[in-house]
Amino acid sequence: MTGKNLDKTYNPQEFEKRIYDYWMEKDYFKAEANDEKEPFTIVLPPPNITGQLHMGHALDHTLQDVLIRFKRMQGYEALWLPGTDHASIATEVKVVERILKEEGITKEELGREEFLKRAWAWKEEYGGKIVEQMKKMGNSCDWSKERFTMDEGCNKSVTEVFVKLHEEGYIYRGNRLINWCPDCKTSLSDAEVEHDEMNGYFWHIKYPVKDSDEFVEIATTRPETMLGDTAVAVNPEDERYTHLIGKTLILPIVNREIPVIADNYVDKEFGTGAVKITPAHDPNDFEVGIRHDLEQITVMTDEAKMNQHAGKYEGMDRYECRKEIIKDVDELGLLVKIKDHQHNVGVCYRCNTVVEPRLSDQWFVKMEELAKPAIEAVKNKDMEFVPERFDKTYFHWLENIRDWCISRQLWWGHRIPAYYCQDCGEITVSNATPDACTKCSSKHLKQDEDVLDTWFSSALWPFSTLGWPDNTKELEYFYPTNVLVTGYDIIFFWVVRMMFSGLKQLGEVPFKHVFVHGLVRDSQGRKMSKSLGNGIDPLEVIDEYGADALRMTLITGNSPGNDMRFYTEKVEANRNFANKLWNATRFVLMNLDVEGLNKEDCKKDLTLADKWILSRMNTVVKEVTDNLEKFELGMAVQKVYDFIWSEYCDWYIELVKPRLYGEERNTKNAALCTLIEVLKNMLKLLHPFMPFITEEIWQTISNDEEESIIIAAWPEYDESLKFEREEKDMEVIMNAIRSIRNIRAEMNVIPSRKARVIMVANEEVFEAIEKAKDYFVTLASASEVVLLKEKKDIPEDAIAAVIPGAEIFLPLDDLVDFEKEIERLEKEKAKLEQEVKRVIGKLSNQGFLAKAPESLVEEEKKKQEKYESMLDRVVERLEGMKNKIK
RNA sequence: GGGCGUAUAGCUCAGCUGGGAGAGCACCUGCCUUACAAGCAGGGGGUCAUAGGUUCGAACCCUGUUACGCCCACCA
Repeated sequence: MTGKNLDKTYNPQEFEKRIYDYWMEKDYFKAEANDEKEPFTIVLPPPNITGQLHMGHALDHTLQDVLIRFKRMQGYEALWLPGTDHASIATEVKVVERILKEEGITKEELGREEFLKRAWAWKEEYGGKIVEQMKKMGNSCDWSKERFTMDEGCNKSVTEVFVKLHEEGYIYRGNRLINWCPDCKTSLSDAEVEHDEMNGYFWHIKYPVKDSDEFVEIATTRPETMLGDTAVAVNPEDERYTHLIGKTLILPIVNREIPVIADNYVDKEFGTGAVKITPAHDPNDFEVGIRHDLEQITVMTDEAKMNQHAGKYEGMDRYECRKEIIKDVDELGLLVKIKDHQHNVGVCYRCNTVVEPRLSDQWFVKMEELAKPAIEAVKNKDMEFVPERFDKTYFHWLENIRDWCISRQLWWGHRIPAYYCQDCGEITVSNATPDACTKCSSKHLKQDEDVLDTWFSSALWPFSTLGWPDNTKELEYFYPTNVLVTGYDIIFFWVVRMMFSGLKQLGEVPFKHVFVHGLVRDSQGRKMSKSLGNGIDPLEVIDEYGADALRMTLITGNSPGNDMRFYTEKVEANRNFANKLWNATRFVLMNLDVEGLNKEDCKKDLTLADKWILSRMNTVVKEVTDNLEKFELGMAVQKVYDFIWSEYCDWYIELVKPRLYGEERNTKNAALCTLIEVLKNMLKLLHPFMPFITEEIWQTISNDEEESIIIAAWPEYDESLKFEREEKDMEVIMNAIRSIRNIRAEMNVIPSRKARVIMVANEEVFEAIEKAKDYFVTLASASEVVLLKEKKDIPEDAIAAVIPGAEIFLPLDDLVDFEKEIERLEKEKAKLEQEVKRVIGKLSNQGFLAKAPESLVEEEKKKQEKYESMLDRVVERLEGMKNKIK
C-alpha cells in the first residue's frame, strides 16, 4: 500500500490528460501477433478527415473501447486498429474547393497535380484533429498502427482488388444512366442518394398525333426533360391507346417525331396511362429505351444546365427551363392541367442537391455473384448482427442489389488504374503503370481521370489495414476481426461492402459480429445536426464533467440498435457517481492503517458482512461478465453502478465503520482487507466504462507490481466466495434495519434520538440477528438491542413493525402517536391481506398446482405461511392498540 | 407499395429465454450522522398504447387496431 491520498472532490480535469499520457508512454494499447494469446480485434470505422468529433463518434468509440478494454483485461491480445478516411467528396468539394473559391481560383485552373498537393497539405494540417479528440475520450487504440485510406498500404490493396475484380470480369466499364450530383459534379452510387419527400406538380401535357387531330396526354413531374423525349409508352393492354401503338407523335416545342410504343412497365391506372420516355434522364426510361432501341438524347450539362440539344433553352438552369417550357407549352395550348403531386426526389447525401440521372461512361462492380456469399455468411451465422433484426435490412439490400457505380469524377481519391491507348482505344488495367498498350504496343497511354468511390477503399479496411495483399503475420493473426461497431445508418454503405470484399478476397468474413447502435439525438429527440445547431460538443462536455461521466452517459440506459437522447442531467448524475466512488476510496484510504494490516491473514476473521459483500461481488462479477459477452453493455454498467453505490457504499461501508474505529485487530484487519479486495474488483469491473477514474484510484491504492489497471486481470467467478447463508442473513438484517428506519421516519423521530429496539424472532431470524446486533446501533439508531425468542414484557407504548420471521418493537414513550400508529398498522394489514389473498388464489388454482414447476409451488406455499403469520401479528398488535386507546 | 422499430412512473429509458413492475432525473418529508450536500435516510407515483388469443400464469409469445418514427422501392 502506498499511503497516498486523494483530493477531497473528484476533479477529472486534473488527471485525465496525465493518465492518458501515462498509458501512451507505457504502450499499453499496443498489440502484436503473439502465439501465446488469443487475439481480439476491432477495426475502428475510420472517421472522415474532414470531421470533428461529434456525439455519434463519442458513442461509437466508447462502445468499442469498452469491449476492447474488457477483452484486454481478460487476457486477449486486444487490438483496436484506428485510422481515418480520405472522404473523397467531402474533402474535395466541401473543403479544398471552397478554400480555392475564397482565393478566387477553380480546381481546373490549378490543375490536378497542384490540387492534390493542396489537398494533402490540408490533410496533414487538419486531418489529424479528430485523432487528438479521440484521445480525450480515453480511447485505447493502438496508435502505432494508425492508418489512412490513402496511405501506401491501402493504395496497394485498392489497386490489387480493382485489378483482380477486373480480370475476373466483376469490374466493367459501361455507358449507363447513373446518379449525378450537379453540385459535386460527380456520379454517385445508389446508396449515396437519399430520398426526400417533396411537394411537386404533375403537369399534364398533350402531344399531338402526327397527321391527325388526336392528342396523347402525358403527365410528368419534370417537364424540362421532354426535350430529350424519344418515345411515348403505353401499356399494351390499355384499350384507350391500342389504336395509337406504332403511330407517330410530334414532340411539342421541339417538333421532333417520336413513336408511340407499348411496354408493360406502364401502369394503366397511374397518371394518364401514357408515359413520355426520356432514356437519357430517367432510369426506367433508360431501360425502356434499351428494350425498344430508342435514341438517348442528353439535354443537360454536368451542372444540370440545358445543353445544345435543348435548343432555345440552352444555358438555362434546369428549373428555369422547367418554368419556360411550361409557359411555352401553355401558349401552344397543350398544357391540360397542373396537379399537386407529392413524390420522392433523390438528393445527394453530401450536399442535398437534387440528383439528376445522367448518361455517362462509368466503372461498375457486377454485384449479383458477389452478393451471394455475403448473404450466405449471415444465413449460416458466420457473421451475426447484434441485435439480430438488422439482418433483415442486410438481406433486403443484398437481394435487391444493383451494380455498383464506383467511378467518381473527382481528383482526391484512388485514381482508377486503367490506361487508355490513344491509338487503338484498348483499355489496360494494371497494378503498375504499363509501358505500352497490351494490344497494339503503342506508348501513347493515358490513365483514367476518375477516382474510385471512397467506399471502395473503406470496403477493404478490415484487411488492408492488416497488410493485405501481403501475407503479413498481423493479417494471419488478427483477421478475421471479432466485432465491428457501427451505426445502423451505415450498414449499406459499409458493412455490406466489407462483407463481400472480405469473403471475395480472403475467403473469410471480415468480422464475426456487427454490433449496431443507434443515433444520439438531442433532448427533444431531434437528430443532432450542424444546420439545426442543436449538436452538443463532446469536448465541451468532457471539459465540464470529464470523459468518464460522458462515457457512462452514452452507455447507460441504452440498448443495442436503439436511438438515445442526450441529456446533460444524465452526465451530471454520472459525474456524481464518479464522485461517490472517489469518496468511497478516500474513506478506505483514511482508515488504512498500514502497520496494522496483515494481508496474509485476510481471509481468517471474516464476519457476516464481509462474507456478504464478497459473495455479492462474486455474483456481480459473473453477471457483468455475462452481459459484456452478450454485448449488453447498458445492463452491465447498471449492475456495476448499483453494486458500487447501493451495496458497497450505502451498506457495506456503513456496516464496517464500528470495526474500523474500534481497537480489535483481527476484525479490523478483515474489514480492511475486504474493503480493498472489493474495491479493487469494482474498479476492474468499472474500468472499461470509466477508464480514467479507475486508473487514478488504482494507482493510488495499489502496490507497485500492479502498475496499471489496464493490464490487471479481469475478475472471475470464484466458488469459494459463495456465501449463501450470509447473503440470506444479511437480507434479513437489512430488512429489519429498513423497517426500523421506515417507522422512525414516519413517526418523525430525529436520528439523534436513540431508541431501544426489541425484536422477537423465530429461530432462523434470531440466529441471523444475534450476530449482528451492533449493526442496529449504527444503522438503525438503536440505543440497545433486545433479542427475544418469545414475546414477553413488551412495553405498551411501542411502535411495532412486522417483518418475515420477526416482530420489532420501538418503545418511544411520549413519541408514540396512537392514532397514527393505528393508521399505519391498518395500512400494513390491508397490504398483507392483499398478499395472502393473492397467494391463496394461486394455490387454489388446480392448473397451477398441476402444471407449474414444483419449486415454484413450494415457494408459494412458504409465502402463504409467511404472510399469514405476519398478518396475524399485525392484527394482534392492532387490536392491542385499539384496546389501549379505549 | 414493402420492411422494421417504438408505445412501461411527471420526463428519459432499462426490463436477457413468460413465474409477484425497475433505474436516473424530477417531486414530497426529515437530516450538515468525522468518505461524499456532486451527500444520507424515508416516501408518493404505473389498467406496462388498445382489442382479442395461447397458457395454470403474459409488459414479455400470437393476431388485429391506433399513434409516432425509421429504412427500402423504377407509378412517370
